[in-house]
Amino acid sequence: MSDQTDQDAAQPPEAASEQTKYAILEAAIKLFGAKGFEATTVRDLITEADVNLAAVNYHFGGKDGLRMAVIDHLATQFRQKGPGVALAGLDQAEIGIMSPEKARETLRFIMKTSFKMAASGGGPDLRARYIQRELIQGGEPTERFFEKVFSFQFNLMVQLVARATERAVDDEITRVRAINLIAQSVFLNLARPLVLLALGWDEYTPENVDLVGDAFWLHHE
Amino acid sequence: MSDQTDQDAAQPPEAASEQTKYAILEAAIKLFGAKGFEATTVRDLITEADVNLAAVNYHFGGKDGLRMAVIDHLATQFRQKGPGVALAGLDQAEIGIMSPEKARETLRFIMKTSFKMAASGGGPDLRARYIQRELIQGGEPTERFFEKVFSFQFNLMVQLVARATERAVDDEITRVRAINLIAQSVFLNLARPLVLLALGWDEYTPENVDLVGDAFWLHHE
DNA sequence: ACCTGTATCAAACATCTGTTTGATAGACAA
DNA sequence: TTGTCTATCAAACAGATGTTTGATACAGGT
Repeated sequence: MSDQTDQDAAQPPEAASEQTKYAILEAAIKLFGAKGFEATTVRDLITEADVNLAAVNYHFGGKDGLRMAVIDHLATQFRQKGPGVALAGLDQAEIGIMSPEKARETLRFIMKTSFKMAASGGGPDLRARYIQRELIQGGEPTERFFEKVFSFQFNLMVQLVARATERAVDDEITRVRAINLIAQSVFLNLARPLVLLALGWDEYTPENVDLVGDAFWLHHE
Repeated sequence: MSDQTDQDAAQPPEAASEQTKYAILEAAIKLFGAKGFEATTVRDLITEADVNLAAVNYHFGGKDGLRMAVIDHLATQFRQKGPGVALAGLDQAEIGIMSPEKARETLRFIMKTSFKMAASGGGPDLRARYIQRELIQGGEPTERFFEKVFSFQFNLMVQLVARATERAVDDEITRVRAINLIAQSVFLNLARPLVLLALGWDEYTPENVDLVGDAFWLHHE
């Protein structure tokens, strides 16, 4: 059995057995994100992680157990250094007294920052890519991630949108608009192959990323 | 015997062998859209289509051949009765002389209509869902669909956005904004499990669909 | 009649899949 | 030492997967 070092999963652990678990988790994020859960075999995983075939079942109880462990692993990473709202360092009290202009400015900063984090840095952000895959799929992984991570950040977005558009926070249009903001950032990463084709780009260069930051739909009516 | 059951389909099959191919294609759209390509087995397909196991390989050369055939099948359906831009019955000459207000109005109508087509009508639109899955994946299917269907409609969207925002059609921001419009409609369908959780909805009722139509980000700066 | 190409069918094939097994080595304590 | 618990390893397992095979039936042309 393993001890309780699950709280801190940000950097590689010290104990040998924890290193094995960590290597498998990182390999899973990479391969699940790139090829999808179903298309990734356990033998792909153990080759990438350079561990024994039985390690996945020994440490995580099976491929499905690994899937859930990856969700939790990513959830802690996102809690510590999540994209978007968390970066702005806001709390609800601050948002409540924001001017619409300031709220829009904050939203655009959040959108830019979160997109930049996902898009830049060489290849695709496989962490974000895997999360987005799971969120699309539905079922237990989606609910698990929604509760653990998304719910909190989404509510902050809703409050910012409410200030930005001068509408009530419990207005359903406000909530849909918050989603439609997230949708723009997520889609540009998730459907990257199509987007690059449509824009005639080879990849997301720093110049392209800056340009996208100015193109989000985010105005007052 | 069973020729009036597929009233919404593009073309009913005539010859017996064509009926087999057609049944497999429809089953593939349904299962690939619901579970994904990798997670769908050939035996799932032939059970759904009620044909023999060897039929997939005989008619399509294998599971991968079927994947490409499905892309082409959907491409023809989209050409005949595509969502969004095609419905508006526009051509480039009309768009060129539109006022910004009229262009925005047209865009919102297109967004509403295409979202409504995908979201309403009982369960999820598995055709759209499969297409969106493939577009995310990248590779040959993405390029195939981009060339055959998406490219044309996307260019019309770009021209409408250019008029709506009074920017040039070859401005890259214009093109990104067109994508960010599509992103909103697509994401609401693709990430439906997450969206429903976030909004506290059980499903997309007609009321919900109408509400979403008013919540798209689509304004002038 | 005969021949030919097409389509369907049950069965089998070779491989891949996730999982389990039993052996083995190291760490730590009595 | 001995015993026990943990982790890793190679090997094997049972089932699923995509594909192929060979037989069969049917339709149209000669």
